[in-house]
Amino acid sequence: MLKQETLSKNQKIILDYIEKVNEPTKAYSILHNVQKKGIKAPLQVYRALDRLVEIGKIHKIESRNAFVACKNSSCQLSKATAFSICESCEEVSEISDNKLSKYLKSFQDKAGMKFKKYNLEFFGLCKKCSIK
Amino acid sequence: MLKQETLSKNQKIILDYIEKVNEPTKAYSILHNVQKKGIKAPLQVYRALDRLVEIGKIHKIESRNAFVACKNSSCQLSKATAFSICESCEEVSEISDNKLSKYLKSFQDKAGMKFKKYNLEFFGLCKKCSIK
DNA sequence: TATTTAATGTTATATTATTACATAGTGTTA
DNA sequence: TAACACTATGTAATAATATAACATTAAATA
Repeated sequence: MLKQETLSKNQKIILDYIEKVNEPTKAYSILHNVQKKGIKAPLQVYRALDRLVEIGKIHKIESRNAFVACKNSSCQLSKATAFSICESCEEVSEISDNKLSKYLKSFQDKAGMKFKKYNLEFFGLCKKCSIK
Repeated sequence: MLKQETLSKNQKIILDYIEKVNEPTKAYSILHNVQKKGIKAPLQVYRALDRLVEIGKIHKIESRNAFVACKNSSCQLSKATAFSICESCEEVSEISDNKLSKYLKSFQDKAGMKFKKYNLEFFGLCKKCSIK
């Protein structure tokens, strides 16, 4: 059994919650909401989050210290992530654009660094918020 | 006098320090190191950092909660930033690649969102660390 | 079975960042 | 100059985010 395919009890609880809320969620908000399921301490949340990020089930939105479920089958291992973030309503969407990911995966640094991973965050106003 | 061109006392102290160390530096490390210059509280540091980021003198490396001086004349307003980060030695370099920034600046989201800004962080091993 | 690896539970604490409120300087304009 | 707005400052307290350290349990593997 591959470790990527089996989630532990806490990992399941936390992934379920993140998938349910369906928007970027913060660690302590997760903690607060899963306490009824027996999760009592921040570390229990952070450990599960680390693991879930590692196996690509969720992503961390670095600029917001928040976590979202992955909806993109092409980033199974969380190696190539891109998001659009509305600076007004804070709506976040995962971008899945083959051309973009192909371009970035093959990007060559001038210093000859070998990349394993990238994270891209776009900021602006979503459609709704630009009308206002 | 444009506000971008005049730095206040605290802003100068903090920018000087960040430029001097020449690598990503954390807020509380800055605080510690500028205390002899009369800066006593976290907030004095964070306020200066916010302003310096806003005017593009420094950038925040989101995945590391650290700040670096901008070395790239083309991102004056901090709207388009890209970094390479070595996961072993934590060396960070700002990437300035016209093709890349052109490509990303003109990237069109499928949801029709209008982007004002982006931040891209590549992760991998730098040359030195890949040899080890 | 013995051993290793992954996960858990718990307490305490470290690190990062902001709120709230009072004060001072600087430029504008009436 | 006086009144005003705006930016920056100083200070204390606290909120929010994240990890260290240690003991224990469960699962996978040799």
